[in-house]
Amino acid sequence: MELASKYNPAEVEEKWYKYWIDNKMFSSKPDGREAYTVVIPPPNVTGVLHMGHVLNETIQDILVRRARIEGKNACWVPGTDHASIATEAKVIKRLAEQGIKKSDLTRDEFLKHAWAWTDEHGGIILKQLRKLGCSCDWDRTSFTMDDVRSRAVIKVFCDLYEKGLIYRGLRMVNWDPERQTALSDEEVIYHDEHSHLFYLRYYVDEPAGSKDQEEANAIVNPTVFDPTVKQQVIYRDAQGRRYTVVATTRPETIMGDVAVCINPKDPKNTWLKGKKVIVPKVGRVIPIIEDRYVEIEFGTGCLKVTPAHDVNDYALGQKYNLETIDIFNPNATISEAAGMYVRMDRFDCRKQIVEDLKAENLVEKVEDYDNKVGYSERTNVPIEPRLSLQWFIRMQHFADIALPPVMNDDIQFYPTKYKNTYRSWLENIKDWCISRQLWWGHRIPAYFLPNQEGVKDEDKKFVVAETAELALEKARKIAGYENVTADDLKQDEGALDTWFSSWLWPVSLFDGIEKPNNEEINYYYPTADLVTGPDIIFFWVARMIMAGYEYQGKMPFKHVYFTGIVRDKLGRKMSKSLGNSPDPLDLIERFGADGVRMGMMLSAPAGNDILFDESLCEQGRNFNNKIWNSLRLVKGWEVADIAQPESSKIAVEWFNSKLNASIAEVDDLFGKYRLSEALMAIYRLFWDEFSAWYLEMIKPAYQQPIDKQTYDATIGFFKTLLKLLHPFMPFITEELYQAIKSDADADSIMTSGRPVAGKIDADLLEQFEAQKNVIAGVRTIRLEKNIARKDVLDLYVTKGENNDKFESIVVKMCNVSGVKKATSPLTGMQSSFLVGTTEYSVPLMNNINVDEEVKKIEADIQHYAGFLVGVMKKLSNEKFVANAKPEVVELERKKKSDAESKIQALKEKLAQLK
RNA sequence: GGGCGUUUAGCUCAGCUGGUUUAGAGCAUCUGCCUUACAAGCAGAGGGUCGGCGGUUCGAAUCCGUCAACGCCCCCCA
Repeated sequence: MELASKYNPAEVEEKWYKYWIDNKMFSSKPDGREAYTVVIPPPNVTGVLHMGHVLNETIQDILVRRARIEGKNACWVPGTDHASIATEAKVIKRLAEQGIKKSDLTRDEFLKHAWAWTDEHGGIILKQLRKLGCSCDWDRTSFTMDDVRSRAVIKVFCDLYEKGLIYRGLRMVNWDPERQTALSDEEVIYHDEHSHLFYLRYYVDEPAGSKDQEEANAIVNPTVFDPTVKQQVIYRDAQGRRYTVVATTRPETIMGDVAVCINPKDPKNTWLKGKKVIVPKVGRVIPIIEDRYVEIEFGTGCLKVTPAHDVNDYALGQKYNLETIDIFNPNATISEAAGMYVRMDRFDCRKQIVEDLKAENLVEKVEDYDNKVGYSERTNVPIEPRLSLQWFIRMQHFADIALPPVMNDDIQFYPTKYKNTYRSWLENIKDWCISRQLWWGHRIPAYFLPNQEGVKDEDKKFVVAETAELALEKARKIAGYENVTADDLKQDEGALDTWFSSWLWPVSLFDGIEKPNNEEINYYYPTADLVTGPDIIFFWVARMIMAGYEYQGKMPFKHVYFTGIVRDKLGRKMSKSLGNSPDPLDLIERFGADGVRMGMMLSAPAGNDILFDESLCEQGRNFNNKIWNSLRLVKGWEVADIAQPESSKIAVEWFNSKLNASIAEVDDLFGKYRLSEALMAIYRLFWDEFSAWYLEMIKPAYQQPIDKQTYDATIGFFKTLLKLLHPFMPFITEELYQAIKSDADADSIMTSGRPVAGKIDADLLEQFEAQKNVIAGVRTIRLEKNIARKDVLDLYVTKGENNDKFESIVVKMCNVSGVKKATSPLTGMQSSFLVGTTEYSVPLMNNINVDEEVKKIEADIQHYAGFLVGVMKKLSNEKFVANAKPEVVELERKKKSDAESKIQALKEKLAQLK
């Protein structure tokens, strides 16, 4: 059998993926076996594969394949998310390129375009997952907006409405002026921003030259504005008019000012109590109100109150019954209500208004100021707090059912630190704004009754029902509406937040909402593991737990594995604009899917950011090549009916133990979700123990056959190694498994059974490690003395005891004539080394450099002497001897005697050399 | 402003219910090898005193305190 010396992944990967698909090896149906379920975090339907996906999906595939190989009924359900706002934005962009505006289209027309886009680009990412080797049950591919998922969403909306957990209300929400929709709190990202604090002059509404009592004890007419002054401060202009100063970051909102608020305990501003002031430029006369909310120390202690455009101001407005003047249009240009600057963009307006106020001498001062500004997660546009009529979910109920299972570890988080994050969010839960002013998504199933002209929007009557027909039935039961027709009912224009469908995912994928207790939901739910990023712990993880308990009464998953964020090797987030994100498909082409998977996993501890470097994929590729060549070696042997050499017998015995120990270790690591450590353990096992040690030990001499016993054992080991590795590297392991499997084995490695740890002979393993050092010692001498490998050396035990069991192996591995016990001191030149307390010596023909030898031995003596000092310090400490555990003291005594005998041996050697 | 996490060889990390021969791994580095599976390789070697300081203890990378740097998450100071 002629095999190339380099492994070629491309054809192998295509071949076996096709084989798996053709044989339906990823598909799952409920049966008598234990179910192992994973639902994919659905990527955006129009997204393409990036490194974050590679990390995520590789981890899932590893877990799924491991479960499958051990005989569980593994079911990994793939699917995509309609990603309401993101997809709508993409569709709008494409329409714009064609010269079409969204506003020119009807809802239905727009949705046609959106579906066309979805059909065109949808599912590309799922195709790419196949390249990665993902073993999803593709027949189950779902979409958050397909029929089953859509009906589930609507049903849940109606259900929660009936339960009183969904309400409609006028609230201050986060408004995205770009997309012109409300967002949830979670969709707002705060950025530090260098901006300015503008100190604006608000004149007191009083006759010019007024002079009041309070001026007696005040600083009057300060020339320099100084917020650190603690006394009462009264400002006067050249004409003697009094004014106060208000600090704001948003001067463009002054048209919406309806009051100025001071803290009643602020000594600086007591004189303002009960007065009215004039909004600069606008000229509106507004009251001074008092509330302890205002920070005395901030700015001048005067806060302008704009209830329509700030959450806190809104609260003040409610409390003091102030008017609300909305000066913005939905796209954040200035509205008619402002009375000036109409239709100007909010930021242009800010500049302009500052100019204009300066011209009127109404700007006292401009300070640099760093503050946080909320941006829309999707459109990256500054959010505008906006008073708006939206749909909300009462979240306290859900927080109450979702917090305990995580805190008491019914649901386990890896790493556990995210329990804190989870708890603090749930303990400070706020209602969830679920309505969006978008078309791409699930339309809100609320139907407004006719003839409500003149009724305030928030008071309009509606019915909530799963279909228009049911809505009509409901409407007709309302007094006065007995005769309404379907056409009379107007469905709410809004759509639901994408996450309102994703939170049902683990349930809706098995149709558990529409058909509770169906066979599938009962079998596959709860799912086993959820693999996702910590950035969506609130968006998704927490809410799935809520929905899971609400609709199934059970957790949606037992374990949550939080991955890190994939960064480049400099620690920067991967992004398109930085151009530091490699194309996964390109990597797969160059290193093979197995190589990329390994590269990704080599540094992917749960919860820590991972610094990705292409060289890791190279390491993965190299490992593939190593495995490949190991097979080349083994397959190249001719098997003959000859006796098993002693060295092979011991090698088999040893590797068997080693393998079992590794299996146990890997099992343990998987149990802790420490996947990269598990992979590293297997990597070392294969490369160092199996290839470098075991195969070298059993390797027959050139062109000699191998005995059957050893060969069979080796093939057995090989299979076990491949099975251990299969979850990480599915393709190459299948390829090689197919090359060595026997008729009795399973058709595919995928179902070949997970290796189970057998007996581990710890003594044997330990003894062998010592022998490795003996072999390394001889090899070092060869290297240092420049002795060719084919020259046979003599090896003597010159002090202490050697374990003769391994002699045949030592002979083979470092080409010595034997391991002989020296009966009398060796004469002539020799080089020695210590393994434990045993001294080995190799007589040398050539002259050796005595000075060098002496130096080396002296350095060794120094090392052991230093060590001995440390040990002696402990042993001579009475408190140590008295307090430490006896076995610890005993150990120190052993260290002492060992060190002493080593030093003794070295000294003798030194004397001999001299 | 609050909370959480990290800080161990050049790099990425493990070790942290305190004591197992003066700290381990992979990669990288250095030295020698084209040895008939693999130069995408083989053999060997060097390299940290565990962020700083203080404490508890017979004994600390491992526990406590404190400082520093970095990172993340929440916050209504305009």
